[in-house]
Amino acid sequence: MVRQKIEIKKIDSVTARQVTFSKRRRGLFKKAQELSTLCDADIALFVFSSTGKLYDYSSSSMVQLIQRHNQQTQKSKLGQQPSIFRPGSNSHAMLSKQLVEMTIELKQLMGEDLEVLGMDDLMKLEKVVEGGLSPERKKYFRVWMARCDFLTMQESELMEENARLKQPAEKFDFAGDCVFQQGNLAESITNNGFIYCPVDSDTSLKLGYVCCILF
Amino acid sequence: MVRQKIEIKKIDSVTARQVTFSKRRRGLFKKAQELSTLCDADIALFVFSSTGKLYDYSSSSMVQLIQRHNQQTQKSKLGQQPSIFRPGSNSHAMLSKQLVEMTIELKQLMGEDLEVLGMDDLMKLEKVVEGGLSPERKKYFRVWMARCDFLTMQESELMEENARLKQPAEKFDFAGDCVFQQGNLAESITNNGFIYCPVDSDTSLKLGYVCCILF
DNA sequence: TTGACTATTCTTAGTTC
DNA sequence: TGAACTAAGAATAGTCA
Repeated sequence: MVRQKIEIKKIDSVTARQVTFSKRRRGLFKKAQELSTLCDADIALFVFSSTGKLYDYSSSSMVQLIQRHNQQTQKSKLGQQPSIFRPGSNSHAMLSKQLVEMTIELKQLMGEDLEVLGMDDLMKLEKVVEGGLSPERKKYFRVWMARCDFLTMQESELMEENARLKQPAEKFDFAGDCVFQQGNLAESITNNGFIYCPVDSDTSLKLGYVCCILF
Repeated sequence: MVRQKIEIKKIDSVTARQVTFSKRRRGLFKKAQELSTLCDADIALFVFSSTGKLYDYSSSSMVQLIQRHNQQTQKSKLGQQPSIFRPGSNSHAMLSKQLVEMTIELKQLMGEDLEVLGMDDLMKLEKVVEGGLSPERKKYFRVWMARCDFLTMQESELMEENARLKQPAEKFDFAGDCVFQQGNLAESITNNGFIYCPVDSDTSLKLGYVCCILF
């Protein structure tokens, strides 16, 4: 049959659609590669077929390209004021909720930068702020940090006061005891002060030390 | 001049490269759109020119497509055990560091899901866990939640104890006082109990209420 | 930079195996 | 599915405006 000009609309026949997808997808990826090579451009391309399968191409690191894309497009979001941090609530649920909210905001603010830099302490975080961030981002970051300070300072002040009030501290042997029952928390504690959380039938995860509850 | 077959390598002439970039870029975006329409595929494409300018296309929400891509490619990271949470340190810096670390881990775990779901409390977070997550993700999430519980419970217990020890609470008029000096924290407080943080010469941001320090 | 204008090359719809 | 074929479109290198 003679080839016809086709209309650009969803192909009805499932098989014809799959064949066309396969052919045109290859064509698209080839064109992307050629453009990248010819013009020294960085390109990221991902395609999900109607069945959900992923095909992707990137001229350099996909992760980096996505970050770069996020940074160039999220500027518009930064004009917003961060939501109000609400101290003074001491319920488990409220504190968890605040942590989740701040997590989301930090994520929105920094994109994926933290992950990439292998950030392992606050000093490095502050370097990021002084370094590559735009003025708006710095301003927003400063606000976020202030609120973060507020949360952590509140906690540390409480702990200091507590420690003061309860001195002198007593030492207990918690080995084998069940320390917490709430939530998903650790049910067992070893005699050298470690807390373990059972994950499944044959593994436990070390959660931390008991020193915090010995004040 | 007669058209020649071209070799796929970087075009030397800057002007020729720019012209080709412009032409082929359009061709590529058109092909991407056509493939998306014809075959009902979701496509995200972004191109950075050699001068750094971004051109992008996505058949549906770019954010969602990037998330979907992240989810399909980050599975391999989830086998790792989360790093140990270290309670018992009460310095400002240590607490900030822990919050940052947990933020990073939550981000790695959930991808961008939280943002998309408009998550606004812990109940919804738990629904996510019960819902679409794979078994590995659920396991990892459970560990993360346990550690999160540990941090928040530690805080809430301290606060409860504190409140008990200091009862009955006194009420003060903090208006105009400087409450905290450390970090980036709020320097001014209004007479209706709000704390403000100066951001620059002409704006302040409301950080929260003073109720937390009235215990 | 941005449009046109070809002559060519490239892509692919329709088909067969 | 996938590969091969082929003629009809589509894209585009080179050029000029």
